[in-house]
Amino acid sequence: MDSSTEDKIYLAARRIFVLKGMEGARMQEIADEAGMNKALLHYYFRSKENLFKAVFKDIFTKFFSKVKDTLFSNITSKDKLVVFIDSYIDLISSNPYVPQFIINEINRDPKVLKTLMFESGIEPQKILELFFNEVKLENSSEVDSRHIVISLMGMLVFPFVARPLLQMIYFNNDSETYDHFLKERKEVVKNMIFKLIEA
Amino acid sequence: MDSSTEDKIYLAARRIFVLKGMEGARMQEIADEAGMNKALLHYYFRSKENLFKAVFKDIFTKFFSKVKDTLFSNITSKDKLVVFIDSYIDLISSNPYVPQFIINEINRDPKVLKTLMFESGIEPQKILELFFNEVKLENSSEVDSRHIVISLMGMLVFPFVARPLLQMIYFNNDSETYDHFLKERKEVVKNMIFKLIEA
DNA sequence: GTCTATATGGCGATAGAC
DNA sequence: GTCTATCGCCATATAGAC
Repeated sequence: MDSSTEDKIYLAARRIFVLKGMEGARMQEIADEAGMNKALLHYYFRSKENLFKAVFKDIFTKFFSKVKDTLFSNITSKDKLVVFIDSYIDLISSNPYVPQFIINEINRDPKVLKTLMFESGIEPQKILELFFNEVKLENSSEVDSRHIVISLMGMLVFPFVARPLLQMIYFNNDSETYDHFLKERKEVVKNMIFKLIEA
Repeated sequence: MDSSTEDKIYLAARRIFVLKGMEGARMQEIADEAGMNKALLHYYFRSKENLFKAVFKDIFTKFFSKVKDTLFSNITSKDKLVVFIDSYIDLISSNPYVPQFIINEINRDPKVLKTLMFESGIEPQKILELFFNEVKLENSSEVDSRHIVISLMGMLVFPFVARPLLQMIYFNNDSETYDHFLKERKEVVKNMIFKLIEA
């Protein structure tokens, strides 16, 4: 570990904020996680709010740029859908607390969404519109493609955000079985979506 | 308004807790909402934690007993599914912040789930198992019914919890259009689910 | 740059008058 | 039962030594 102090703080903040949110996180906790003194956090980032914004912006960007990469790749729309579902379940699996983190923060302070879209190069609007259009191309059913996109997102995200409840109810709180269930879900969701966009 | 002081406190707490969660809510805020002094909250409920537990337990129960009513009604499994989707979208529409509230709290402190199930008469385990069995009866596809149940829940909940993002991206932040979209979604989700459980 | 010590404010909770 | 005043704690933030 020869990363700079600022990087250490940032990475520690990332872990804690994602787990506990802006309100639940404590500066002392982040300092402990980074292995240094609390005062240094303010030296580098001035305030908790600043530190949080830096983290949120990056995470938000990462989760949308992933879609972007898929959408601009040179494959058929159907393949894009397949790649999207595969890579998104992988992404969420590696960052299981991120979806809930994002959902919480955009509801807690809807302004961050606007500022985020204006201040930075992130354009979730365009990205989701593009995605919407890709789905539309494949959608032979009579259903509005927005309903399909939103259903897909719900199907992807819900098993992660509601994990404590679902794991207890359907899997006797056995974590490994639930992980296995999530892995097999990749194929399941793909099949479901293709069924939905059939004529 | 001739309701008792205790009721006023409870109802105010309900509104504030659902909106801001256990950590985000302030006792002063609840007192203001109830139109009385902060000290009275402690007089009637002793601590913030107690007040919160009372609220959470009721809300959690309400959201599961709704399923229960449907499941024990004397109609076909297919009709139960229809009624479930209809009444659940209605329920969430009238309480749009509740799903996220529940999700947050069971993730923040998974213990509440266990204590809730032991201390009270609530048995989400049995309820969701029953629901699972009903879906199974209708499910002619080769897919594990648990995947269907979880997908259904995701499809129902996601448009509400991700509303700020989706409304901005797909509906130019127009609240009325989004409400209309949610209304038409009732039929859409029903059709989607029946498509998924086809052979 | 990094630490210790401390200032400042807010929140949950209680004491005590009425 | 209901209020005002206040305690005690903890979290963010800063001052200042090194």
